[in-house]
Amino acid sequence: MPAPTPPDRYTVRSVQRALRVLEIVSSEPVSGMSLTEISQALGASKSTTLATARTLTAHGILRSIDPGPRYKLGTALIRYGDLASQQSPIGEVCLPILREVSAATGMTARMALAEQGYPVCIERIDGPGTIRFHAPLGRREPPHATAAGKAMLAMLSEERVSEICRETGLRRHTAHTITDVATLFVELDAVRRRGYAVDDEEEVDGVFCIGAPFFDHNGACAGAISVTGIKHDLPGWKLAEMGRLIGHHADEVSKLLGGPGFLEVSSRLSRVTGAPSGRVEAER
Amino acid sequence: MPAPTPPDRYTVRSVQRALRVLEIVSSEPVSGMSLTEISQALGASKSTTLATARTLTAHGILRSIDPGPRYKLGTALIRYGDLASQQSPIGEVCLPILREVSAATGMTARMALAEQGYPVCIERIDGPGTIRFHAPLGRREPPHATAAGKAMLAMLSEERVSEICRETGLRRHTAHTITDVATLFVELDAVRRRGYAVDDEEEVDGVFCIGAPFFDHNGACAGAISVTGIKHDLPGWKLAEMGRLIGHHADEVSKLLGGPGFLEVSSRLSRVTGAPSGRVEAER
DNA sequence: CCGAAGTGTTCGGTACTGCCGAATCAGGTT
DNA sequence: AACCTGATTCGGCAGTACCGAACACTTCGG
Repeated sequence: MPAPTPPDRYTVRSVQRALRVLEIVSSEPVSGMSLTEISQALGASKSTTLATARTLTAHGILRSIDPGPRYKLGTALIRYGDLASQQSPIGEVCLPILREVSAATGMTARMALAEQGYPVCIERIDGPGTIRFHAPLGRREPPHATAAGKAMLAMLSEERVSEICRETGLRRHTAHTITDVATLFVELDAVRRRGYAVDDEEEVDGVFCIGAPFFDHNGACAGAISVTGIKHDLPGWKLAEMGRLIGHHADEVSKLLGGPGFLEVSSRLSRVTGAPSGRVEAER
Repeated sequence: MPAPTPPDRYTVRSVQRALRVLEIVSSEPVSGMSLTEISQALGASKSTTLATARTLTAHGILRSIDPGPRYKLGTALIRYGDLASQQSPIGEVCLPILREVSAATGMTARMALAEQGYPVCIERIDGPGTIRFHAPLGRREPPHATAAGKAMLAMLSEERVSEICRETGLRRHTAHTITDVATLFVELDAVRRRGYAVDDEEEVDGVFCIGAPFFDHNGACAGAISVTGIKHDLPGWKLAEMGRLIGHHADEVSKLLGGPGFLEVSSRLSRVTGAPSGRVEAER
């Protein structure tokens, strides 16, 4: 009994499989994976897996380490990753500003793009501090539990935010995560008033972020920049002071993209929602 | 008349095609490519190309920008690239050292892995200078025309070097490129004596590099670190002084990898080749 | 020292997938 | 409005890319 409805007409199964292989291999951080391990995780025969792996290897997407070939991610991915961040001219534009932010705050500075409402970090400048946390690039981060995410959500319509909340389910990450829509809306309102968002141990315990959105030439929120640090050794900065700094630099990014500053966007927003906008302009 | 010999039994054609799509899209730096453009470059029908592109897009490898969908590299590639450089723990280990080198010299510091004799840069720390050149990651660079390449070649057997030369054909990049095997061997000998390699406008006009090899726990040359700068505004450094600095830091990398220092390797080499080793130890 | 069990690799045959081409649809331009 | 460019849809055949089973090879354990 052949399936009467092809799963998806516009999809290439072998390519999908290849991409799943990539996913599988990337999940094994350091030691690489053997062919059988991959084929088991993939649920396909070894011969199929071998052909796929060979093809990927020939293009440098994987590399096989003898003996007893173990597969790891190949250097071509590094190249493509590098090219991908260049294809967003935003990344290029942001780097000097991130460097400035990192130098001024001594923290790790990051830039995230808005990808269907989710923040995806595409650039990062580590601070001089010795402590490093795993801040991977290219990962969709939880919108409700990160500074960049909340900065971006605050610029979206109430309906869109609700939609995103339904998708993610407002998953709890730490004791401080906002897991309830009403509270989130209050928080987003505060973000709009202040011009920057704060993540106070809401995604990772002991870690603290401040983020502010930037805007492209259409006036849409294109992403956010943020700084990340260990809460414990947060230096003598005042929160508001640092928030203003990040906001200022986010506006610089907007300007480079030909977009409006936060002030402009926010006054437009508050005119629509009818909220008083006085505080906004006073703050930033 | 179907080809009696299948092109390659152990290869998946649709995956190959997909990877060629990736290659094609990555070649268009900024504006993205339309479906027809891709399908023309690919030499396949639009329907086929569409299915492939859709599959890649669904996994975040490409992203399609409306209107009139134009395809660009997706953020998943950034993630994989990041993971790939972490899967080489060498990259992780090197970063602080690269930072140090960059800070000490004011130039762009880079780290290349040895991939079948070719240098592939996987990490880079830009110097504070304003001038930036395109130093892409993950690309196989010409071994005979770069400092990192020559540093690595100098650690290989004469036969292996000849082999690589045959492969590349010692292509000329600038007026200063070494295009003849005999000259290259003399140069490599000098590299072995000095402990560092110099690329004096041999790959790109006006650009200047110094590189030194590092070694893994098997004592094999695993790669090289190098600094790159504009020849014109090369500061008041003495060449030998900077060479020693790079060499010193390369040795630090070796140590972190559990490998021998340059001195150790080079004395072993010269014992084999019978060349006098006195100079080597005096230099570094 | 020799088996046994685990690898990775090769190869036939066949079901089905993924290819092409032509037709349709959408949007912008003259 | 008619045109044109480009994206999308769909039918149908061909070939390919699956699977399974047999074959090498290494690594243990007895």
